[in-house]
Amino acid sequence: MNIGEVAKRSGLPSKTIRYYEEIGFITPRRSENGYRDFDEKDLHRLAFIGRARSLGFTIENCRALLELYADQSRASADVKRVAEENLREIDAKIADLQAMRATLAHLVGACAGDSRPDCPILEDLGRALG
Amino acid sequence: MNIGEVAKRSGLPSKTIRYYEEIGFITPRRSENGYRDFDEKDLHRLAFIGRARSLGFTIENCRALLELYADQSRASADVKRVAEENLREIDAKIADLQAMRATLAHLVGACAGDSRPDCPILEDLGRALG
DNA sequence: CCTTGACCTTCCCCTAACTGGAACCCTTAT
DNA sequence: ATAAGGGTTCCAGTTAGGGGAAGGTCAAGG
Repeated sequence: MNIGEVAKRSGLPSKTIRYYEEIGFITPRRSENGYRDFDEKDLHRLAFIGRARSLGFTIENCRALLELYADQSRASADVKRVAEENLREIDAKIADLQAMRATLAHLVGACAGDSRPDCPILEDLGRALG
Repeated sequence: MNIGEVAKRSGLPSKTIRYYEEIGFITPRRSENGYRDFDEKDLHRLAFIGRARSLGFTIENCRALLELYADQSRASADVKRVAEENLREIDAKIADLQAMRATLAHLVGACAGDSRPDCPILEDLGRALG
């Protein structure tokens, strides 16, 4: 399989697939002409990574998850630990964003948004010094 | 004022202040000895930027907001537009994270987290190929 | 006078996870 | 012969700074 087909089937851009090879996630064979020649296992691995990335796992998380995936004698607790850590980080990001959102929404709501210069948003920013 | 004091009073790391000078947000005078010599206006500007950054505005947003701040004849609508755009982006990020969170929390909840290898999380990732 | 420690300076590399683009090769069809 | 549409490598850029080296400056203490 050439990279284009793998891209199509995995949903990952070719660029990303090359990058994943560079960082050691896959090691596709090469054809005579130098083209990468992927097999179904490569494709499967890439899809796994793509799915994990879409759930917020970092590249290093993915590396750990792939290892656990390959290890038939893994403990599900090890997988769960990685996932729970990711969950905590996602929650932290959501909390940060929601705090931002609340303040910002408040300011936006207070701004007339007309042609006059008076603006509670700028006033807030300008009053930033404790 | 030396950079250390500005850092303390603005709450921004010295590194960040130097970076903000580099990208043109401030242009502090220099003392005889080559040290940056900040005045109250610099400090105020830095605090403004710090506050804006903490509300999720990008560096380029900050640049625009500073310009509007300085423009006595601005329309508050222009400020509001920038803020609303930022709000939309924050909302989009929150939505993305919440979708991730929902799926991930579901998987985490389904995983026994014990010493056995069976794991719904890995099963999900392994079934990623559409 | 010398040293010590806390400042300050510039400079360059590093981060995450790719993305874009240039320059070039391979294959197939017209 | 050439044009389109693959593929290849390599280099640079993205965000918003952070880390750390090598070195200049300043005030206090011995």
